[in-house]
This record gives sequence, C-alpha cells and structure tokens, in this order.
Amino acid sequence: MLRVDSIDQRIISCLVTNARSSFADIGKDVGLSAPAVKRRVDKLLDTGVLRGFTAVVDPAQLGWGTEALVEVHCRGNVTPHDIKARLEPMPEVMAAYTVSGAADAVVHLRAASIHHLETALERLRAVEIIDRTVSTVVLSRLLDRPQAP
Amino acid sequence: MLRVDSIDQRIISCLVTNARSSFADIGKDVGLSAPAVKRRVDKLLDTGVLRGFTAVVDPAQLGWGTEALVEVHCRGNVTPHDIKARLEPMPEVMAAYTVSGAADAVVHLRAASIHHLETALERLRAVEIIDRTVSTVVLSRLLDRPQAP
DNA sequence: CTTGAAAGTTTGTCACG
DNA sequence: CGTGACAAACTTTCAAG
Repeated sequence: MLRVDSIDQRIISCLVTNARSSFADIGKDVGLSAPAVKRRVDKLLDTGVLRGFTAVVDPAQLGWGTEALVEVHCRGNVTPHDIKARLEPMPEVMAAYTVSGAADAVVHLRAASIHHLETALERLRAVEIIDRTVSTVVLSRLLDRPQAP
Repeated sequence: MLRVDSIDQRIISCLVTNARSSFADIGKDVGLSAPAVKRRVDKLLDTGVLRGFTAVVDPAQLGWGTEALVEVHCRGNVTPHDIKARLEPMPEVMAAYTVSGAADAVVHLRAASIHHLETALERLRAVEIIDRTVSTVVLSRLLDRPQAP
C-alpha cells in the first residue's frame, strides 16, 4: 500500500476546496515550495488517491433538478458486474451501489424533470435482469458535501 | 433568469472533465480565445451555475471506504431546516435529502470503517428529533459519475 | 455586449544542488 | 526538498466587430 502523510492530506484538502488554486498557494498553506507540491500532486494522481479535478455545477441551473433514489431488485442471481453493465449506458444514473438488505442495488438517478425521471425509471424497469424497483423521489437537498476531510 | 448557451455548456463540460485545464485549451475546444473563456467562466461562477472546482479523491485510499444510506424517521413535525442543522456538524454525513414516502430524510454516510460507521449511526440516532433509522450498508460502488453532461 | 490581440504579471515545469 | 531559469498561462487593457 502507499503512504499518504499529513502534508498530502492537507494538499488534498486544499485541492478539494479549490481545484484551481496554484501550487504556490497550496505550498504557502502546507509549508512547501511550489515544485514540491506539484511532485506530491503528480504522485497522488499516479497512485490514484487523486482521481482528477472537476467543476461543481448547480444541477438545478442546468435543468437537472429532479433526483431519485431507487432500490433495484433483480430476478435470480446477477453479479454486480452485470448490474453495472446495464446501468452504464444510462446517463441519468449518477451513482449505483450494491447494498445489504433486501435490495440488490440502490441507484441514484438525476433527471431534468419529473417527466424525464419517469421515462428514465421506465427504461430502468425495462432492463431484463431487473425484477422491480422502489423509488424515493428527492424533495430537497439538505446537505451536499464535496467529500470527506 | 440567466442564459447558458451551448458554448457555456461545452466550457462547463471541459471543466467537469478536468477542472485544471487551461483557458487556452478550453478555448481550442470551443473555438474561443483564452480571455473570452475566462470571462465566461467568471460569469458562470458569479451567477452560481458553476459553484467551484474540486478534486476527486478515492475515498477507499484515504481510509473512508465504508458507506451507508440511512432512512431517517423523525418524531413529530420537523422542518427540513431543523434536520439540516442537526446533520451539519457530523463529518460523516456526505449528503442528505428530504424525500417522498414514509421516511423524512435519507442520509448518505461515509466512515473509515464498520466500527466508525456504527458510532456515526449511534450519534445520528442520539439526535433528539430523530425517532428511528433504517440503515442500508453499501457493499460496493458500481458506478460513480462526477455529474450530468 | 462580446470578442481578439498585446501587454505585463503570475504560475507551471524542469534541471541542478 | 529548495532554488533558479525558462516556458506557459493568467489577467488586464484596449480597440474592433
């Protein structure tokens, strides 16, 4: 396994807060020079601890304001890989998890409208391996943290 | 309301893919000069369409590999604002939504271990306004898209 | 109102100690 | 890991469409 020391964690913290901050600025925060910060960031990207950098957009303002959490129950024995393969082509699928309990998976859907959500659910239910779904529509988003400290 | 044209959408798409790409590179993709791209990005940040830029980290490699989706049932009538205020101080709460159906909210928890998850759940259940919780532990993460196109 | 070009400044990046 | 040097990018200003 690889080592991520406290300086790396502080660098990650800086980049999570603002992915476009300069290496020099990060260096000021963590007490390192800009090249040293860059070397660490490059290594974190290489090792996969950092997967990349992304922009945070307001989904509502782009017209993707409707969300749902959907329990998926499959028929027979299906592998997580099967489920993943079926969900991959659907752009409305934001995230999917295999879970404990009765359901085989939980799918996080995001759509442009209730109508769009409905069609996405129909497409989801049309997948052969899926037996039935239990949908929970998100009414409001109370909290949405970028990620852990 | 504000207008986000197709060029803005392509700029956003570029920044979602890589938040650290240069304005010049984005400009090559969308057919604009670097200053023009910067002006648009600044406006998108101002208007709130773009909320900011963040690093995507692999939670497992930082030792936050245990997740759960928790249905929260409250006692009596509580406002979404109340729930939010109680969840805000908990670092394990990644996201929280008010939802349709029997539950008052769904909370996305992330912890360093099953034990950590257990203590986080205990703290969650200790909140006065919360009556009971129904936990679903995430076994594996099938899909995790940064966001919508 | 938005764009592109040019200016000066800042930042990224590499070699070396 | 830090320093210094060079290249690349950012940011402002200004004139044109």
